[in-house]
Amino acid sequence: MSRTNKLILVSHDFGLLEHWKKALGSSKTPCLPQFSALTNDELPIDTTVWIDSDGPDIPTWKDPIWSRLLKVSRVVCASSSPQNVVAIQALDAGCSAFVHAFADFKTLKQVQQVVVSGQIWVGRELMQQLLSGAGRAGLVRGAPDREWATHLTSREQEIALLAANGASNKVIATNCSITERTVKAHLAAIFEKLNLTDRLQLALRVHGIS
Amino acid sequence: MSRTNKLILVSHDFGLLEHWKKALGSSKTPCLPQFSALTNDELPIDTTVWIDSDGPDIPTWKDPIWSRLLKVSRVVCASSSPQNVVAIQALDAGCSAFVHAFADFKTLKQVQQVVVSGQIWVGRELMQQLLSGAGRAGLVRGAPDREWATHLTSREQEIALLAANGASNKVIATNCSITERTVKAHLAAIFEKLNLTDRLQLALRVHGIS
DNA sequence: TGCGGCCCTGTACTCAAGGCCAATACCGAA
DNA sequence: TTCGGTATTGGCCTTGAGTACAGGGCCGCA
Repeated sequence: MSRTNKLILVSHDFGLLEHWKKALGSSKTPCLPQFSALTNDELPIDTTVWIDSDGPDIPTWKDPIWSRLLKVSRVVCASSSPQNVVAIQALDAGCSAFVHAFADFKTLKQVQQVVVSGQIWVGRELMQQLLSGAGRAGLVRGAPDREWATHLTSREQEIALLAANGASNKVIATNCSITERTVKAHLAAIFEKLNLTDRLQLALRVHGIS
Repeated sequence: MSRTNKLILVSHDFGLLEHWKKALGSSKTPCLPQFSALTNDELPIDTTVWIDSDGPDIPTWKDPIWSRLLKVSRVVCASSSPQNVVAIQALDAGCSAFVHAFADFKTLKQVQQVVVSGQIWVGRELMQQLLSGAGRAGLVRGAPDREWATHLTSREQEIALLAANGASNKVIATNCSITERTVKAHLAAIFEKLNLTDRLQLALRVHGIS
């Protein structure tokens, strides 16, 4: 190991603790049988805590205990039956990694290295899901899907956006300094071009739903 | 290095090539000054290719050349001025990592290790963006944001979903085998509970917009 | 000069949507 | 058994939304 980092392992499964010890630690690496034991401890700063999320007394990810724990240490969350949903919750809560509990030594070591250097580690499969979702989510700001706007005039786009975000014809009219009648005319043109029937369809289209 | 892996470095910036060589390779590590030189080469399988995406002749990420390249090798994409948008495009295209070109040796080594072991490497900041986007995107199937539904009865949720996806009262009525009048009653209750005025607002709320 | 596209507006009509008041029926909890 | 929540429906009324038909002004292009 490049550095000697403080390490704490938490699991009710003694087999797992052994596995982790062989991969990451030494015989002196502190191990805790349950999560609750951890909270009472005085955690040295700059500690990496490996937690078996399959444990019986793991609190919900919404529990404020996590934010307190994550303030003073890095947390690697592991599970013997990893699920993406759980992984994202854990990482969202602030964990530095989500890994299969019984991953091979090499992987575990790698996770530890990555985490210690301040990065976040995520397995390939989940990583790819996150990436494939990024596009759909419009996460990439500056490149939202504006396909709907391609055949609309700028005025129509303006009005389509307002309507799609819940503005009434009257509001749009005031906003654009035109008559309510004109708004209707523009919307009619928009519906025609996009082959829609009403503003709710428009909203779904503009916001990229179904 | 744990294994001797085939490595090819591609950049028009000789300083960068030196940087990478020191971090990852040996004096014999093959270097190419431009991307186009790479395509003509016979790539040994199981090669890791480090590509400086700031190069002048890097093709678009939509270019099919990438899929061909990625079939036979792993690609690490690097940039001196990394942008999340570009990173996601690169990773979406199939690259195994996106990294700051002049990251420190330790980081570069770590990236190489992670990539060689078949994982995907992403910097902390982008990783966090991907994660925060995951929730909003409803990427985590089975755990989309259904906050709006918490105070609605199951019948109301059913009707709210239909309405939010563009169904008219008549359609909802038929779908649920109830009267149009009853649909209105349910919607009224929904609007009351969620403090909304109409079904378009409901759609925006249900789909997590503004 | 004439044609076509875009922006603006008017009147009039139809209809879906939503608000208001009221009633019946079922069901679990107090 | 009564009470509260839920599901269901009725009638009546108002209004916003969308459509049909019609017209005027501006601008660029052939």
